[in-house]
Amino acid sequence: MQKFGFSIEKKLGGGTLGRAGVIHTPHGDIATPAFIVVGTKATVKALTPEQVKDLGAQAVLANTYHLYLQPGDELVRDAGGLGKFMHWDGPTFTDSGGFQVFSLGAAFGKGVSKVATMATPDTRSDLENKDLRSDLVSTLDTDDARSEHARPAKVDEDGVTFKSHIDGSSHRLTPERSLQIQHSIGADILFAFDECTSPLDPHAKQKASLDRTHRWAKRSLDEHRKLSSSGTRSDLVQREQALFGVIQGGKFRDLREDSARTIGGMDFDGFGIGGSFTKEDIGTAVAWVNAILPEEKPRHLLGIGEPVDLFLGVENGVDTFDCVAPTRMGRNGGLYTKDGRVAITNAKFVNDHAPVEKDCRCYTCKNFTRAYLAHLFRADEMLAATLASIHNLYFIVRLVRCIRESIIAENFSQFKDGFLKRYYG
RNA sequence: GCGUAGGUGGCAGAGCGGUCAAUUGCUCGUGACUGUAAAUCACGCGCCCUAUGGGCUACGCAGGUUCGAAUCCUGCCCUACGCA
Repeated sequence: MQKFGFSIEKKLGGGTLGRAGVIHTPHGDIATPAFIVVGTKATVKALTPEQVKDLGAQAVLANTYHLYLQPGDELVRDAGGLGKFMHWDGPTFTDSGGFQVFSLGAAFGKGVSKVATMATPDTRSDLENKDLRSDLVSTLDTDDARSEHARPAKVDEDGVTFKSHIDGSSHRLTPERSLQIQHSIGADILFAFDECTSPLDPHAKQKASLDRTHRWAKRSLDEHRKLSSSGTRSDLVQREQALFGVIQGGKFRDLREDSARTIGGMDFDGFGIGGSFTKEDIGTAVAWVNAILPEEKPRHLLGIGEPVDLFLGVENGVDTFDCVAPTRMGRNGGLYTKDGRVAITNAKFVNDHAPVEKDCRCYTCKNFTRAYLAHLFRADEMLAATLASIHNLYFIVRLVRCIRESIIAENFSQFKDGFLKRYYG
């Protein structure tokens, strides 16, 4: 069986960090840059694995926290591992659960996403942002009983104590536990357990969090080695699992570079670049990090995937992406087109009998119209989510594949400029 | 024809003298969504304006009582159910 590896096929050049390559995994190769489809709970929502494969996806990323809570990592292990359990024979990733420390912790109930929009002075949204910021900071700093009651996650040096969002029961996740669970789940590529900070956190707070994430990275790596060499249950679970370390540091250059040096200096098989970003600094933050990370190992940009971000990521040295946007947007009626995203539920599509995109080769566009999709969404039919997810994933997966091809064909810049000009008008 | 219960904004359905341009749900309109607490959430939904305010028209129709009526009274029209 093929072991994990990475080879660079062609560099983008021109002073950039971009490259096209191939990640080798026990379950097949991933031609990079690539968009990894998100299947949090061992399913890409609304799609069968055949549909996922047919739309061109190369790999699926599932989530440690979610599978641990439901149905339980041991059950997945006993089912033969993630791939067999969900009937996906291609490469698989598992995120460590670190993101849930953020989304169920500091960000809980705050409406803070991992990508913050830069506040514009003198607007109402800025006022709201400031309120949000002070609220968030005070919640994080005081740890009073009220906020404790509101938040289902609490971080300490050793790990995180969670309250399950499903039934309220208490659970504990540490770097060791995360790796144990990930080994049970049995994906090809695992991630070290990290803490994703809020984009609104100040430098000092992010620094403290980052230092802890670095200590967690070391512990994740140690546990991974231990589990990989133990040999138990090798009959059930594939053992050539790769572990990616996760870089944090928010929007601060010194922290990002410190993180890249620290994590990059450890013996990981590859790297994940974690949030938080503002919309404006995704490209720069990624460039700071990738300028330092060892070139010969793959880099995954965690949770990022709007079209412009994909171009920025690639030219700054990212090999793989994952993002819930295509599937979540799709389920909510947002469809990608070369002319920008459209809301298919808008009144103007009710009687529009053209496909979502007339030249799109996806299953949805080949067989259905905007009017039909608008109807399915308005009628609350399940097929709406399926057809929209197929189109959006096809669009994004193909976009990244086209970016890859443009690197190889040496026309990346033209492709990028042409695409972005049309997409963002 | 008699009896009973009703007629409220696109629909259903609250309100039963002032705090009602009218609770709520749905529909409808728009927006948000970036390692999925998400098939979720937010906002809007009579008309007009020199809009964190003001004006106009509104609760079947027409009158009336009252400082004030969707809310009370009278007549008319209509609906549902029961009895003829």
